[in-house]
Amino acid sequence: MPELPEVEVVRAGLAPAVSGAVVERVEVLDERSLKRHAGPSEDFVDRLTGATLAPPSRRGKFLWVPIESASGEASARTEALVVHLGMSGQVLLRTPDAPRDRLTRIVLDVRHPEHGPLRVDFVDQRIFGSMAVDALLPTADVPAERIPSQVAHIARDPMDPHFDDRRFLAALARKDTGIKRALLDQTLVSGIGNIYADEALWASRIHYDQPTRALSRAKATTLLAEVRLVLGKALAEGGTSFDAQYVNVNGASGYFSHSLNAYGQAGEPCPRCGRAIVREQFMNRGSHFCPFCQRVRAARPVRS
DNA sequence: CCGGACTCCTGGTTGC
DNA sequence: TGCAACCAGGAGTCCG
Repeated sequence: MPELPEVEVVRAGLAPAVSGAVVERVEVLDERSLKRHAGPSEDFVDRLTGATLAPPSRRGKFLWVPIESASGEASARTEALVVHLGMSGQVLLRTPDAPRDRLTRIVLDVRHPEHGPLRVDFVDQRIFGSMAVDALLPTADVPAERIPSQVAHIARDPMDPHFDDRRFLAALARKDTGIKRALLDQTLVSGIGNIYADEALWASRIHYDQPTRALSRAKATTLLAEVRLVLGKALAEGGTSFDAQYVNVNGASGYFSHSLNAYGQAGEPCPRCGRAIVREQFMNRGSHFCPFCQRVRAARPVRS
């Protein structure tokens, strides 16, 4: 499942190809992939056709490409093409005549001043992902920074230079919930999905359902550091793709599922203690953990 | 504020 | 071999 590292790999791969490119043609093959677009598909096509694309940005798992409208309002980057990969989305760069993947939902024909014509294919098996054209609005905390309106409620991610550790730790301490639920809450901290949540918790020796109330400041700090390590490592290796759903912008598969310690390792020995990793159903998904290294600690009594 | 249930969705896998 | 049931889960919504 694409999480922050995979989305960042897509952003970085897309950047040189689309920055400065002009959208010549847009084809929507499946309107369900526009579920986050406010208007009809004609509106999506109209807003993109003729537009010039600017360097892409990302927050958490959301990716967007600011657009300069064809009508030439100088510096009018008031809208962006927003991309969310969902469970199985891919953005593939292709030559104009390359065969289409069967699951292609949206095609952009673009022309780059240096690289020439190029095709940007949005491929998505499960259609949990989407594309949309959305308004760019200023962020509350960083001057001159703009973000799509539909991403405004998403918290900064731990790799964001403006991520505020102290603020995050304070917000976490105010939560009354389980730690994995908090890690997956994109309004608290973004970019973390099921895989890296399990990995960071394993590295921190914390049980997924550990109450945040029972998590010391020191332990929470360790967890945040492990989240960064896990994400950074995945980033360095080019993203995880054990199920081959995720493919980077050039079509080459991501990999390095071999370096996962807990996720998908049910029955395998814990790399730390050798006991079998367990998979449990939690929040409608699998949670993988070592029952010895990661044990639930009782919540601090609220009062009596 | 919190959590659970539900929705979107389809290809690959499993089970009979 | 064939087909149906099951499984994967990010994010949003609704309800108690």
